[in-house]
Amino acid sequence: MRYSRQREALLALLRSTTSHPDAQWLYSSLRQEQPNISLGTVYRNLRQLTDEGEILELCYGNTSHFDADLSPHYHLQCANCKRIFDIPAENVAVKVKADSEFIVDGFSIVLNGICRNCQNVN
Amino acid sequence: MRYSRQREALLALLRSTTSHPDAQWLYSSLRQEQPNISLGTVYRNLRQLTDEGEILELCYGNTSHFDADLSPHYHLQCANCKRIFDIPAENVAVKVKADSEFIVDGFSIVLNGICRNCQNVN
DNA sequence: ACAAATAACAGTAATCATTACTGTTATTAA
DNA sequence: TTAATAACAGTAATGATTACTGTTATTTGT
Repeated sequence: MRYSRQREALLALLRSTTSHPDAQWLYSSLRQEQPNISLGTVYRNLRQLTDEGEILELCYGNTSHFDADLSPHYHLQCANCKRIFDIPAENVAVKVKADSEFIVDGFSIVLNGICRNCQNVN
Repeated sequence: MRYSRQREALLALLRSTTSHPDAQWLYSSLRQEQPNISLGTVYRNLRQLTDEGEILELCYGNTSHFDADLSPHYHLQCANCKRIFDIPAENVAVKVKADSEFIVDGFSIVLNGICRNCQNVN
């Protein structure tokens, strides 16, 4: 992967926020510094950085959001404003409920891996 | 919510499978019985049934998938074939790893609820 | 430094999932 | 049975994402 000014700016921007932005937000924000940057470039670099494991892609509400925080943590999404909040891995669920910062009414777990069938195929 | 033949067929179809289909799959499948059913009808009813809590919407890979199984369970998604498998709530993670049905290399948790800010607004 | 090879780019067109709209049909309650 | 209207089929519109094309910038070898 060659160096590019655009990817550098994108990664720096994503590392500077905890708001889990989507491609459009990143694009709009980057244009203020680099007025010619293209939306396709944002998408391409988000894909590359995700593939390289430098950032994480979160699929909430039918659009992808991105997170440069690679430390072990999970996410809380507000049912009303749809914003995504971080919680460190060690105090999931119970503590969150207890301190009433966030009224939790449900959660979902997705485990990622390779199913038995695909273990043989590859 | 009035009765409709289309919604009844949709719900029956979704209850008959464990494959977590998306709107297109459901639409194609329903057309074999009801050749005039519309894709918009499928989407509208999926939304209504989700809102009523009769089915669950799963957002994996930028398209929505649906699940009529309301019992407590989580999901495993294969990184290769992208299929989604069920696991009952009581044997998440550790047991799944142990029996090697599925090689788990990561997982994500999303907690749903209302953030502190929105607790006051509403 | 220089130049050839090519990854990455900007700009735009195309695709795909989902939603909105419009005139018609079917369910329901009086 | 009928009036009110929820739900429908069919189609157009939207929004996120990807693909394409000709140009620019990074890199590697000289």
